[in-house]
Amino acid sequence: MLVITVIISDVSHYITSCDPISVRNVIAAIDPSLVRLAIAARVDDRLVDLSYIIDHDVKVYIIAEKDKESLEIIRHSSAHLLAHAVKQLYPTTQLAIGPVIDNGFYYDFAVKNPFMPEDLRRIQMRMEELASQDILIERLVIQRDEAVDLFHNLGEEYKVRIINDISGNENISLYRQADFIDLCRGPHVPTTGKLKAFRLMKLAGAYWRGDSRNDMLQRIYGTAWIDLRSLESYLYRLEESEKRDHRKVGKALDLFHFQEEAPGMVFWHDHGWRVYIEIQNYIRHLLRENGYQEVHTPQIMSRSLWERSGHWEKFHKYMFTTASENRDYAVKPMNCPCHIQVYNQRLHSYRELPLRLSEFGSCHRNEPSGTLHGLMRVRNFVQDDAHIFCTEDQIQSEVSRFMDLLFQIYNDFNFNEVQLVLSTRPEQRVGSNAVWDKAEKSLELALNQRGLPWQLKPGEGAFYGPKIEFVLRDCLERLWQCGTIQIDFSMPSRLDACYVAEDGSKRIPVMLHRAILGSIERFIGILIEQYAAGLPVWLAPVQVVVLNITEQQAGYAVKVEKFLIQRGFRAESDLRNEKISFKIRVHTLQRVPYMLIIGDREIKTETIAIRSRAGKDLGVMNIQAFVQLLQSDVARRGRTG
RNA sequence: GCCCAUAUAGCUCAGUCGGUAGAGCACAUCCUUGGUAAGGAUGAGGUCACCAGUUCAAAUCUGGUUAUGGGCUCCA
Repeated sequence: MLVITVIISDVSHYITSCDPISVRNVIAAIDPSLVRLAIAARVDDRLVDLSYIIDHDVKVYIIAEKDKESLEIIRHSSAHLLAHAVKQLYPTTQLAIGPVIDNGFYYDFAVKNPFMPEDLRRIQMRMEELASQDILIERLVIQRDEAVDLFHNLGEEYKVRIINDISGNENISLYRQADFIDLCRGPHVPTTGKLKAFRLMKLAGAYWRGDSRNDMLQRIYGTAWIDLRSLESYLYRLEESEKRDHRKVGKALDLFHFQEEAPGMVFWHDHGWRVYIEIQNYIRHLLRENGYQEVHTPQIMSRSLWERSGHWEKFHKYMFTTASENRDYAVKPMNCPCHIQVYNQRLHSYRELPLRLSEFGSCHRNEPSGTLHGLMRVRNFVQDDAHIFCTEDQIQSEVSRFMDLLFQIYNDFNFNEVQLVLSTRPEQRVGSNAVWDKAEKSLELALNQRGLPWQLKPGEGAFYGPKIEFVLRDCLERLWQCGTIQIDFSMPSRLDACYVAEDGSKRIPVMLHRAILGSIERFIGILIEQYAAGLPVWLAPVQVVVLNITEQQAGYAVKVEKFLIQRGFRAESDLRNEKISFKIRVHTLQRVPYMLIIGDREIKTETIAIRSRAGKDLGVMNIQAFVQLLQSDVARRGRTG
């Protein structure tokens, strides 16, 4: 006699059965009308299909459509439905893989003729047809050799390769819906009718197993949801985030542009450059306060230096080069070799360490054309870059100091969610194990001192040393790796950096590469999207615009504008012969934080009327009071509350 | 770099079957002096990304190049 505890929506039911019994029948025994709401079940911490046969006493959690776990199953089944439709429409297609991803799924196909956008519409329609047929989805378990034969006979060579890669001798599970069979661990929805809200989104090329040496497959991305409402709201969210795309905003707010003659390199316009300068100066002052020396080094250096540093061998494909008087040069892709040149200009005592050199150096990397993406991935960028020369014993305290500064800065930008990742020694590396032990330990201690959770990525460190990466989460839940601190055991010795130790011996310093914002270009891109173009007052390209109602007030408006500029604010006036509502609209769309409206009333009382870009009337005040308001905004930076 | 798509006025976009281009906004001039998200009139503005080819004729069809977009790979 089996005793089964069935949990449906947190309510327990008890079922007994003499024989093994399927999950579906267990539910039917409680209430037959519940069967059609069920998607799958969890038995012994394993997700299973409704057809799963229970043969011992267990607790069964039923997963209904409304449960969180159902979404992943629906997406996975949608991927199968996609493959089913593709096989029907294009029978010679070979299937590769079709996993679930954030918000949806994809499936990779090997096809002779790549899919066209019209194909996507056909496939979507066929999927809808197959869904409406409410086809039963069955799980089959067969032996490994049988499975290999089956897929071989079906011409599915990628599936054969996948089976051969599944370790162990376990049997192989397959799923069948009508004439379509796919290799899959499952579980799946019981019938295709459960798939009610999916949309094919885009086509892409993708390499088999993600390796660029392998075949290029055709990938179809789709999104799938529990119901049409969730699908619609997802599509709406996508539209909304497209609106804050920094490339669109950059054009609309006249911040920067790109053009064909300089791919991946930014032309900053006045308003964009104001933001850039503001951020740079903010960082510059903080670095100085924190014991960094700012330097500035050449843009171009002889190839021989890059050969000595090791960059030439590893990265010359991605370096811009030039020549003069029979010498080859390279445009710098990073600042560190230059900083070692500055360091090496004299002999250093251990007493001077740690020595911190910072630079807003313009770096060029000839990134592959396909990787360029607005401000987010460029060929010419400036980092808030610095290198710390120190002893091994100083690593931990330097990393801690760095993190203090980093969190202060992130908070000023209102990025309060930061993920920390420690990447440790890769297989190919320089330096002794003892040195790596010590370095990794220092980073770990510094992380633990913070008391924040962090993630370990073994083997992901650079060849020259371990590193910590700081990943920001923006308001659209996207992750951006910005900050980093990397320990380098290699370059100081390659480029002959040394210091005199307490005992008079010459030693090689450790170098820490570190950045907090990363590329300033990219960081501005992130900020634009985070704030949906409405940058906080301290960063806004125009903080205040003064608007006159009629030309009678033009003189007073200009006086107010000048007054604000003299006090260091970015103010403009708009004296155009337009109605006040027109000007308000224009500057609201330009996301100017404050609009000062000047009419005869204001002149008479020597005040200004203030409206925010959010459309709020902030009332009438005198200009000194407004200056105080601005000052407190600027001082608060991005911090809220 | 690889796969697919796209490229028309400063911007956003129409342009059917191949017959040398259109709208809205922006811009200029004039009228209007209006109190919190678009007042009106007139005007100027384009070698249809670039280079070839097919054709009596190409924005439109074909090939190539470049850039951009979505992915993949990469990211010192």
